[in-house]
Parts: sequence; structure tokens; C-alpha cells
Amino acid sequence: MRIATWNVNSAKQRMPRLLPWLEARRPDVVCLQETKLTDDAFTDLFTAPLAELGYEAAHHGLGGFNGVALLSRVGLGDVERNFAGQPDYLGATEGRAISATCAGIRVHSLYVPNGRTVGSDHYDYKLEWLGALAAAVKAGPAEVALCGDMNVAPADADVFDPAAYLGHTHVTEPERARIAAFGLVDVVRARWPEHERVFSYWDYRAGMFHQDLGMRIDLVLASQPVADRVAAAWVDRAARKGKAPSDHAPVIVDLDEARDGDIGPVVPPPSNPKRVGSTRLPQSRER
DNA sequence: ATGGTAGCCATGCTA
Repeated sequence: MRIATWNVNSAKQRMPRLLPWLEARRPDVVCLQETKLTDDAFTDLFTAPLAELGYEAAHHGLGGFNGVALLSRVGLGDVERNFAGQPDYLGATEGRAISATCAGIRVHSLYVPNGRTVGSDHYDYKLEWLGALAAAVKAGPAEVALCGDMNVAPADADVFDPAAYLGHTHVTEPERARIAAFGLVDVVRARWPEHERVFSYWDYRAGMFHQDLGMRIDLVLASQPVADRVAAAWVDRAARKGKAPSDHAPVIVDLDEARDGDIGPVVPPPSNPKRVGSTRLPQSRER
């Protein structure tokens, strides 16, 4: 069975890339984030083309920002939008979490709050959100996979230059502690423990992708019974290339049997290696 | 020293 997760940065804009990608990779279960659609708009745009490819779908979004979805060809049972104890932001519950049972595994499609700046109310919201999710998952089924844009790089090896991220979100100890506190297996890192530059996200700005200046923030966190079945785990970097890509690449995990080979996170060296370690973050505004 | 992109809905905010 193949599980994939992809922050598509607008499902509507990504439709010309998403549908051919589904045909090419044929994942059985797909977790999407940042659909930026309402449930009605997702249904109108995607129900028919997805059915043609054999997928059932469930979506949770309010339009504009956020929005998550689950697609499955192996069943989509007990769909739950949000999770027990999920915190609100500015008085509203955002479209950041949906889960369902697919072939016996409780699969969550998650879009963790960004956190914006360390110490902001959004950062506190992010930490609270992750803590509440851990409690909800602990009370749930033993066979579980948390898939999505966690907006946390679990270790320094998961960013192009730790020095560039000093004082920024995504790499702070409290964020990393909350990822670790799930007590789940980060299956891509477990499969490729020594590899550097296994990234899943590259900022659109400043040619970051072409220099391979990225981060690994899109994760599949699996409980041990699921992790024990992993036969392949990799980032589909090709989906970040070419015309009108998302700023994230999909993460693909095969259980029981590697589908089209165990494609590793083998990436070319940056086109301008001299800049590695000396490039400022695009979002950095302080001097 | 700064802006660099993309997408939303609106001409600013979010990432």
C-alpha cells in the first residue's frame, strides 16, 4: 500500500499537476494540505475527476487559507474533521486536520500552524495545537499515521543551514520537543538516517529550489506497527520541478512492498555550492 | 540594505 502526503498550495491552481501525478504514482491514500478551498468548492472541482481515478475523498476547509483533504482507493471510514481538544485561533476552528480509517490505519492529514515568529500568539497557538493533537492521537487507534505539513524541521540535518534559522520558527526546541513527544517514527528519516539535504519544501523566492536550499517539514509519523511495514520512503522531488509547482514536494511511503523501486532521497548538489551556508532566509527581515 | 514568489482576495495578508 502506498501513502502520500503533499502540501499543494491551492488545489485549484495545482489541478493540472495533481491529477497527472495521481495517475503516475497511483498512491492508495493521499493526504493534501493547503487546498485553500471550501468543502463545496472541493466537491465541485474534484469529486468527478477523482472518482474517475478510483478515489473517494473527504475535505475540510473554509476557503482562503488552510484546507486539508484525504483521498483513498482502499476505504475511507469514520471521517473526522478537526480532533478532540483542537484549539481555535482568533475564535475560529481552522481547517487544518482531517482523519479517516484506510485499510486499517488511522490516517491524519494535517496542516500544523506556521507559528510566524517565535513568541508570537501564532507560535503559542502552534505549540498548543501540537500538544492537543498528541493527546488526541494517544487516545486513538494503535495503528496510526500522522501525515502532512508539520511546519517543524525535526533536526538540524533537516534544514539547509541551521545558522540561517537561528531565532526563527520551525527549528526551536519547544517545536521539536512536541514532534518528538508524539512517540512516533519519522519514517523518511528512519529510512535514510545518514542523508543530508532530504528536503520537502523550498521557498519560491530567490531561486531556493535551484540551489537546493530547503527544509524537511512534510513528515509521515507512524506508530511502530505501521513503521515496521515500511518498504520505501522518499520525497518525490520531481513534482517540485517544472511549470507552476507547489512550493512543497510530496512524500511517498510504501508499506509491505516498494512499488516502483525504493527511490531514495538522492538529490543533485546545489548549482552554486558556494552560497550554501551563506544565504539569508527570504522571510528574514531583521538586520 | 533590500527584495526576491505565489496565492488568496483585494490592492494587504499569509506563507
